[in-house]
Amino acid sequence: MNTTTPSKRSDESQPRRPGRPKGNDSREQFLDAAVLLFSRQGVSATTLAHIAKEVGVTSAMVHYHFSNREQLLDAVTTERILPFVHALHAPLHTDDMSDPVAILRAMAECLLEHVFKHEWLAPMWLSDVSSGSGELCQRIMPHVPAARVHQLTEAIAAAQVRGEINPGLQPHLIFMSIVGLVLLPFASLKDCRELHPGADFSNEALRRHAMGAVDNLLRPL
Amino acid sequence: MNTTTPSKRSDESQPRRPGRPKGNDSREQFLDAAVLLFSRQGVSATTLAHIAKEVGVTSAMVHYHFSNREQLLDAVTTERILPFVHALHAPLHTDDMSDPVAILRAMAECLLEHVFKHEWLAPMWLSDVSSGSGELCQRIMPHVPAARVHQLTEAIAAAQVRGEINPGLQPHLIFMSIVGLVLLPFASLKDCRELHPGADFSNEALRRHAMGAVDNLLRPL
Amino acid sequence: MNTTTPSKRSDESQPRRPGRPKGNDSREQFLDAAVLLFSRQGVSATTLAHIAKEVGVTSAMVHYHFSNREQLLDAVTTERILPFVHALHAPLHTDDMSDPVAILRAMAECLLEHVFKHEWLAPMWLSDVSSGSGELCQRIMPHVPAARVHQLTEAIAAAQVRGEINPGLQPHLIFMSIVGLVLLPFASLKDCRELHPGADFSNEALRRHAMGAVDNLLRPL
Amino acid sequence: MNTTTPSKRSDESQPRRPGRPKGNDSREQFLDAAVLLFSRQGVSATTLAHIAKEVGVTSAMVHYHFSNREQLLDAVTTERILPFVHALHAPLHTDDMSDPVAILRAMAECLLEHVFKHEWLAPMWLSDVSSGSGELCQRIMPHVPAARVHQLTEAIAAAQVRGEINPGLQPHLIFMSIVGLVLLPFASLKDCRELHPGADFSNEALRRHAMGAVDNLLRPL
DNA sequence: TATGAATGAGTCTTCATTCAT
DNA sequence: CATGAATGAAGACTCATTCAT
Repeated sequence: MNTTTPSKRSDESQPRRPGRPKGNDSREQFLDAAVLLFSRQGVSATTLAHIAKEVGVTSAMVHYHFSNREQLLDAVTTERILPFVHALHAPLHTDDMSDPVAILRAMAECLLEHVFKHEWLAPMWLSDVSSGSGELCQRIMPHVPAARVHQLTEAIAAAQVRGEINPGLQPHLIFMSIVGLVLLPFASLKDCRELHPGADFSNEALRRHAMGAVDNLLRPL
Repeated sequence: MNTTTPSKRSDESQPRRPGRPKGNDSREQFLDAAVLLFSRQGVSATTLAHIAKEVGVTSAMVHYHFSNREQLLDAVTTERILPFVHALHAPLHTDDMSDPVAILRAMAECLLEHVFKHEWLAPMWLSDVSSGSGELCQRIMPHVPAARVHQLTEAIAAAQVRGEINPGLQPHLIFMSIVGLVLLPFASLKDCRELHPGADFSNEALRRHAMGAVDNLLRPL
Repeated sequence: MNTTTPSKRSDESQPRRPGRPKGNDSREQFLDAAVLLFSRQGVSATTLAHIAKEVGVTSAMVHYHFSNREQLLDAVTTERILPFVHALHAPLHTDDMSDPVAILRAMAECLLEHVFKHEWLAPMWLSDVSSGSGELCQRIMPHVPAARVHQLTEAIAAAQVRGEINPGLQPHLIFMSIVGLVLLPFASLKDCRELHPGADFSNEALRRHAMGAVDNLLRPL
Repeated sequence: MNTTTPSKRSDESQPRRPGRPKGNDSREQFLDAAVLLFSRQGVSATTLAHIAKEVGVTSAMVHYHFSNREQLLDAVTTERILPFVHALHAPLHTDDMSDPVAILRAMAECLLEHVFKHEWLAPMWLSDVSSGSGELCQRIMPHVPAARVHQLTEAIAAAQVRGEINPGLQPHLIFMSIVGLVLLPFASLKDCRELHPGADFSNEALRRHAMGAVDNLLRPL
């Protein structure tokens, strides 16, 4: 598991192969800076020089480490986004799809968990998936387990027939709606805070809201 | 009114008059091209040359009409997005906020209506609002009637107390969640179609899904 | 005949299509500067900025006129070198190859004529053809009339049998040897002058030498 | 002696001693790679990284061995090209210049010999000498024995008067013409082979052609 | 010896912008 | 209105070079 969490303290049982100790760390720094800026300015508005400056080096260094922009985006995808994508779809890798509500709840909870841990995730994800040909999106899509998603869709339809899920929803749109429902408040947090200065935007409030919304959304009549 | 065209005098009695057709029309063409490309590639990835080419003229013409990029974005905001923003918030301009569910439904329906009419709206809006300091977003925010939004938020809280709205939701997050819920399927339509090749993505299906979701979301336990 | 000679004075019978009068001229200026610098520094050592500076503009202008380096090289090839290449091979476009000596002499004379008129030709040509994968050479080769060259080679062999050409030479190498024989003194003129300060390097001397050498080279025993 | 290696002391009794093999050998490897790439791509198009990669090390190693690009070119000149230049001019170091034809033949034979042994020589030499201010050429010229060359030129003129050499040639251009005559087929071998697919480009054929051409060129009427 | 990290300058290219026509 | 020519600044990328290890 090539973890991406920044909280990487004492649990380094294996001393991380001496030989290129700094090497890996500076790579991580670039990826950190990249996702941060991507979430702040969008992918296409973020130049390599921006990333370099954030890290405190020359833009030539970015090329030294990633060869070119494309491969930097590859690395961001592989090392920062895919772990999340895989985790998000983990609940789908089960033989028992008889309880799609549970699966969708699990996915929403995973979404929340990652979004809490990585502030950059929601804005970057939403803005990229929304801008037609997202530079990252096209790298991510191939890793979405289409077959499993289809199975979930069918399980949802079946659950609707059984009266376990609101029949007014389109099975193949439910997941995206949940993503939007959960992420948009995070992605627009800055504007939200501006609009509602005193309001409670704590993680706890956001989680309660999101999970409540998901439960309610699916709940049958 | 931060007009930029040199020739735009008092004769604006009717929204668009035949008689001096070309003048205004080419302006419209640029705005059309702009929103189209913004929705396809994102705002910051769209150059003035792109827009000019789409219209079939030189990028110098874009400057002739809008003076500079900033003012083009101003024009896009004012002439394309603000009408939608105003329409969206129209249901708020009432003295009677006693039925927030009806207001939220009306807003969702307005959202849907515009998104159907203007394909570019959902991707452009979501991608811009998500990328932290959206170039358009910062022009739009001042036009959001903050006071009215607050009243709605309070009305929602009151309705929750009265048992008319699901109490698990945070009043100040509900609107954004609805926006995400409704728009994300549109904004990611391309990817959705890829993932669910045979599925029904007709306007009717999308509307039923969206309105069903909103109703369900708000419905009390 | 899209002439490339700089001597373009009174013979402009057709007023050169008004509409883009300067346009074409500045293109010519770039091509002039390009071949000049290519001959002085070699192709790969000549940057677009060098060419721009020689003309007195920004390197961005070179892109404005030629889109990119590749297309600049294409233009140099098409508009400056190919006319020469075609002229050089013109003597081959005859049905009567019975006198290859005359043809080779004609080619050598053509070589001389162009080299006199265009100082840049010999150095640029030789240095490019010599450096393995000449950037220009690969654009030129497709325009060499291979079939005609083969016919010439065979005609040379036949003439050798008839005792009209020195039999010690390899028919397929003769042309290249003549090119080397004629051009190298021009290509290395600077060094030659340094080495023989007082010597006569006038065009007349060079022509007599070159043609004498060609005649002598071919002359049978 | 502009030595650049830090470890190069007095123990240079023999040109290459086994005992400290790696040290000198890797230097040789760099020079080998350099001349190879120079002949393939031209001098100015060959980067230190190219050379390093060819050898299988980092470009930093090239600096370790040669300090900088200039000194690498110095080393290539001194250790690879000058031996050839000296050999080429060896026939001039005689008191008896009464037979310039023999001397020129000897020089041509030397040329051939080296060109056969070192494939890189002809392309590199010609392309460099042709491009006005050849980076290598300017290092080589000082080592050309000008006085001896002048004597040869005068001896040629005298031989022409005596009827031993074709009087149509310019004495001071003869040598360059011979170089062009002999080298160009080698330097453009790739293109020649393309143009004459089946032809004989064996060393033997090339030698016969070259020596035949030289003899014929000089032969009086 | 040899490498990896780092840089400043330079190359090719694009972009927003200006201006004369 | 519309274009073509022109530019300065910036973006991606390369290169020679340096230096600590």
